[in-house]
Amino acid sequence: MRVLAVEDDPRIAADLKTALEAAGYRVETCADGLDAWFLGDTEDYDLVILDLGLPHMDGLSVLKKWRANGREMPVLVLTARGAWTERVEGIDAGADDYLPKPFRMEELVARARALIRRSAGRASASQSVGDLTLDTNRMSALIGGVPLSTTALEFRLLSYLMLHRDRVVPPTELLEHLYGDDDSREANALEAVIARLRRKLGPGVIGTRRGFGYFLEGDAA
Amino acid sequence: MRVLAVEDDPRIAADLKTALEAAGYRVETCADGLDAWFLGDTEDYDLVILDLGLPHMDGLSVLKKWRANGREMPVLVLTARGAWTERVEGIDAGADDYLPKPFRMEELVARARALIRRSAGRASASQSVGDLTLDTNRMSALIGGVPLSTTALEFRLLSYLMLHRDRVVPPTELLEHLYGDDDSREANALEAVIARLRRKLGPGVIGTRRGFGYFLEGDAA
DNA sequence: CGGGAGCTGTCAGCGTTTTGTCAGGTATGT
DNA sequence: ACATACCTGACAAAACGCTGACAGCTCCCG
Repeated sequence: MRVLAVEDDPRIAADLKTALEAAGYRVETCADGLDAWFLGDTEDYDLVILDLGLPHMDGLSVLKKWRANGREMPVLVLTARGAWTERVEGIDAGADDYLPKPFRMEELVARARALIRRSAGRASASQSVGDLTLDTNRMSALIGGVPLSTTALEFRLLSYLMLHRDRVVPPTELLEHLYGDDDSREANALEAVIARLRRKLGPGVIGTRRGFGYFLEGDAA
Repeated sequence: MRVLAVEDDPRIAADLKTALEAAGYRVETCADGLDAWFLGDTEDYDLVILDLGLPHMDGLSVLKKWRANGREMPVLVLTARGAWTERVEGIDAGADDYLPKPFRMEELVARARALIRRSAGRASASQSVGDLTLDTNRMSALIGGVPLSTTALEFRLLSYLMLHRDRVVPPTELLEHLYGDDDSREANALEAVIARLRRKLGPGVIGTRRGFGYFLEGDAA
């Protein structure tokens, strides 16, 4: 999945890129209105995240031009807080959703996912590896077809492993994903979560590669 | 696209006509409640803009009569400033949007366009999940076939959950939807609404996924 | 104009669930 | 066999969400 993030504040842009990549998307960023317009017009994205205040051409104009050209990818607009007119103009210009700044990254990712899925037309949001199935929309997990109750933290851990099912994920990376970088946690916290999960899941789901990290078993053992 | 503007102040009516025609719509105006009712009942409009204070029959009554007759065109109601009850009654009577007077013409046009666009892609009026049925036109809720009286806020919450019934909706998103971004609310306000709703609905309707958000139960448990 | 009713946000406190930490234990690789 | 990496169960703190009471507000009705 390819995402274009148009945002001229370099810090926010970097955060966007990080968060969306963590969510498994391929992300390109762009800080200029004209560039954005060109990119959106010529490349195929599954989603565009569009800030309104941009150099050379403002976001709304960019969006309108895209739509006028028949470009129909979903666009999530970032609006200034409380600026309701912006939202109205946004709808009018063809935006699919908005998010007022400032926003929490998790929420942005959630919306992004929703938009992508909607546009994909009914593509189910669930993925499986071996006996394990995750539905990131319902935030529910199935193990061998049986519903499994997981806590938020556990579920996020599983999702992350699912997302990167093709490789072994190092503990440091998991820690960072689960807790942001505010780490004041002992490294052991992660092990505790894994242990609790394994008790629920049974054996043969979460594998360990000693010295490297964790992975989901059963994909292509 | 055909628009009916019902407004008894000739100056505002003229402005409406001008603005909407500039936006590319075919506009008919009408200054009388009874005439409006007749027109809306017999002609096919893509949008009606409806002032509430009208001679011979007030706007709300007109709207209710239309809806009772199964007329489902989108209606944008013009309300007096700050008259919150009017807005509630408006929604209740089947309005799709409202605009407090005085308003800027650009905003009216933007909303009008949004409504027309939305109506182009809208499905049926009533939807169900489990025991809960919502009729968005009449703003009525049924629980197990029994009518349920909900407040405007409660109903909006339910509608939003219904709209996104395929996923778990995070509290932040609900807050934003319910209150716009004027937030000076405590996060707890949402919980209060949920609690009140649950008391009315009984158990097994609104579910919580701790750490993620709320959802309507019974869809495909 | 005043009382009353309905709606809704705030607050404080509660119970539950979640989760980090600790103190050992067990496996693994060299 | 030894050190290191990882696992586990128990515990306590913290987070989270729920609830009931209350007060402010608006609107309605006399």
